[in-house]
Amino acid sequence: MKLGDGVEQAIHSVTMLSCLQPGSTLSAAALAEFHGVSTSYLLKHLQAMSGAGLLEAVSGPKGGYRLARAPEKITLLDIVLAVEGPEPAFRCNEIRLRGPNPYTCKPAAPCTINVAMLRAEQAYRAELRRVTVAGIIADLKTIDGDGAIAARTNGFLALHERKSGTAA
Amino acid sequence: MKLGDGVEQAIHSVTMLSCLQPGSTLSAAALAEFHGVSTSYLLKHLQAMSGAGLLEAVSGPKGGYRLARAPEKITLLDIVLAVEGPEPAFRCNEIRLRGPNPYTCKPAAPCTINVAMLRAEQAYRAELRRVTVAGIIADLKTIDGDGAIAARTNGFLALHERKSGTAA
DNA sequence: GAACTGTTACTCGGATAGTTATTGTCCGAGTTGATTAGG
DNA sequence: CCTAATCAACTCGGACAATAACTATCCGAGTAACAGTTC
Repeated sequence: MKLGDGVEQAIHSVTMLSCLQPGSTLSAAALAEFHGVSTSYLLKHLQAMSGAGLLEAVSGPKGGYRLARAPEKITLLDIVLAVEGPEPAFRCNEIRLRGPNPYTCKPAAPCTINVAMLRAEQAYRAELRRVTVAGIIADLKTIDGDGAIAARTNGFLALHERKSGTAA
Repeated sequence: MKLGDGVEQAIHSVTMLSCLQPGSTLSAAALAEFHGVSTSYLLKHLQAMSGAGLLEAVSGPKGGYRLARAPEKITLLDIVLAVEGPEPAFRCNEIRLRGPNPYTCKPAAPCTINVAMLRAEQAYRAELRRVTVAGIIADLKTIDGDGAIAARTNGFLALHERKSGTAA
C-alpha cells in the first residue's frame, strides 16, 4: 500500500497547468524546475497523462504541455489511474484454489475477501472522483488569504508561459 | 498503488484461524500448505500480525497460531495495517516548497492535494473497518450452499488442528 | 520590402542503467512433549 | 507402579539473498521559429 512519488508530481503539475491561460503551454523543464524534481522523470508521467487524454503535448520550440479538458472535467482519480495504472491495488490470486485439495470446480462462488477489498477500493476511487482540479484551485484560493501562493505561481508563469498562437 | 501479495495470504490465514475451535492452534506450515504458498514468507506476515496483537503465537511442539481476539473484533483494516504498515499510501513530500522560489515561511497553509488524498484514503480505511472476519465467514456460509467449502476446510482442520490443552 | 527556403534549436517520445522496496529463503533461540532412568 | 530429570523434536523469531518495481537518465524523432536568400 504505497503510491509512487510520481503521483504527487503529476497532480501538482496538472494543478499548475490549470493556472495558465487557455491555449498557452508550459514545458516539462519549467514544471520540473518549479517543483525541484527530475525533468526526465516528470516527463515520464506527463507522457502517461498525455496518453490517457488528460494533457495535450505541443512539440517544437515554444512547445510544452497543456490541459486537454477543462479543469472541472479532470479529477484526481483520472490522474492517479493515468500514472499508477488502472489495475486495482488488491488483486486476488485465488490462493484458496491452490494447495493440496483444491476445489474440483467452483467458478460460481466469488472470493468473499476479494469482493470486500474491491468494494473498499471503489470507495477510495469514488472519493478521488469527487475532487476535481478546479475544486483544488478553489480550495487553494480560500486558504491563500494574502495571495502569496498565487503571486509566486503567477510570477513563475510570467517567465515561462508559452502563449503560442497555435490554438485559440 | 499496489498491495503486496502477502495481504491476501494474511487475510486467508486469519479467516482459516477463525474456523478452528477456541484454544486450538494451527501451525504456519499447515497454513502455507493449505494455501500453496511459501511457509517462510507466510511466517513473516503471521509474525507481523502477532506483533500487532491480532494473533497469538504458541511455541514448541503442538504449537502454532491462534486468534488473539474474537472474529467480530478483527477487521480487514487491522490485517492490512499490520502487514503493509500504518503509514498512508500517499505521503506528501511538499514539493511545492521546493524549487527556485520556495515559500519564505508558510507552515499554516496545508497542502490541498495532500488533504484530498488523505481524505480518500480515510474513506478506504473506513470501508475496510466495516468488514470483520466474522462477517466474511457469514458471507461465505451464505454463498457456500452445498457446504463444499466448509467441508474442505473442516477436513483439513481435522488433520492439522492442534487442540493443545494450554488454554481453556 | 516581401515571400520562400534551408537551417537551427528546442520540444516531446521511447529505450536504457541505478537504486530502493518487496518477495523468498535460511538458520538459530525457545519451549513443550515424550522418553527413560530412578525411587 | 509413580516420579522426576533428560533428551529430542518441533515451533516461532529474526537475519540474509534474489527479484521486481520504482526512480533517474540518456539519446533520437519531430516540429515550429528564425535567419538568409531571392524576387
